[in-house]
Amino acid sequence: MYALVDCNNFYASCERVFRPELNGKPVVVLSNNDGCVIARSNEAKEVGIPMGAPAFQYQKLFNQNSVQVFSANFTLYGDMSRRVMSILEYYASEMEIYSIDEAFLKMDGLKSEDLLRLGAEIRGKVFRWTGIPITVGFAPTKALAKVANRIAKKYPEHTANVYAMDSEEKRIKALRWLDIGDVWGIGRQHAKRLEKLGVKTALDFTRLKDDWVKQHLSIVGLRLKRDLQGVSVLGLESVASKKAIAVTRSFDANYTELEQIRERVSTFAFTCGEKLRSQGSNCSSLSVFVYTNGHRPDLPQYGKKISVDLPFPTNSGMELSKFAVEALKRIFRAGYHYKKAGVIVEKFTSELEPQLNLFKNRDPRQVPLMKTLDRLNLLYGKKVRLASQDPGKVWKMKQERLSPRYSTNLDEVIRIML
DNA sequence: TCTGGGGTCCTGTGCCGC
DNA sequence: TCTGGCGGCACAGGACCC
Repeated sequence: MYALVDCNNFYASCERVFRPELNGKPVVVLSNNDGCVIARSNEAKEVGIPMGAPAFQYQKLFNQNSVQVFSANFTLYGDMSRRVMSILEYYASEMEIYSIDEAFLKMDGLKSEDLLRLGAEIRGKVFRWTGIPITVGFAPTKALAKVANRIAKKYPEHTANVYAMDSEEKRIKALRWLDIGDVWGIGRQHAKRLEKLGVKTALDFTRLKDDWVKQHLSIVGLRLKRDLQGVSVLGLESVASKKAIAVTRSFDANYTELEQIRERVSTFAFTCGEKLRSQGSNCSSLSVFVYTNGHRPDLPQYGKKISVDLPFPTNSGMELSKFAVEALKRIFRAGYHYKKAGVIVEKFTSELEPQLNLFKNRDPRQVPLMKTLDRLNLLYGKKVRLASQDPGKVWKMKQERLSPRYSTNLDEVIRIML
């Protein structure tokens, strides 16, 4: 039996833990750059704010309904997530942290009648210890646990946010109830195609022929079908180390000059280096991409990604920056309005592994240099940068309504007046 | 004017060598 | 010697997730 535990409206709930006066009021959290809505309290959903709503288009609705708006505070959410997960760990023989607000728990040897009691106990403990409300769905497979969780969340008055799909009858009933577009793993494109063929519900999907599913939705779709039929094929994923690290951003304006983008890309590569060093890896492949603004059909569109194999594994920000800028120059085309760029590093090896390339070694002085730089930046806050990062320019993310880092920064810890 | 970021996995395509 | 077929590989792109 699997349980899917999911935090309700996670980012909005995190903000509320430290601002209890906001309980019962509409709260939204915005993406980086205060761009669009990425989390909503139930009250915010009720007044008609959709997921992904661009903030500037919904300003009026925010004002009319006194919606509390927050900039994303990922430091806070990450810390709250760790607290929730450490409680869940206690209840499972195995656990997969699926995302910042979700975990699959493997639970064996439990009787049907114990599930609801256990779910309520987990829910109670997480809420008492962290202030975060959660929903628990039990089912024989991961895909079905997703469905069970959805039912628990949709009908809280009947389920008290805990639901167990513990019979074939319940499975059929649930899949008949679930729209095809709401199935985990079926996105917008696949839903559209399936609906055209008369596949309206998850149950319809499980009755398609294997061959057809494999051909049109690949092996991924076929595995999903099995899992929904109650045959567990999606096991818990081990905590595999990352396969890629990406630093990508939209720009504050449309950039047309190579020089402007070069500065950004250099900074992204430098940040990739920091992330690599913090996990003790080198990378031996690097990609750079640029895109124009897809929301401006009136402007000519262009987008390109390029991958390069590095002559030696490295995690030096200086070296990565140099390679990234070289790659950028190969894909940059004049005459376009660029809106977004990113750097992705892949093919990791451990820092401790010796180099095998006899001819093209990195400059050995890079290692102590980067160590020193990391120490300085840790002590004095990101002050040391490359010359190519243009020290004159202070590029700042728009974060107009950022909450304090209540739980991770001593200066911002919550004050209690007695 | 202002529309996120960071991941994973799979497939189609073109090239190479057998 | 030429050609077709095929597997393996790298790469770009596209789908999905939260």
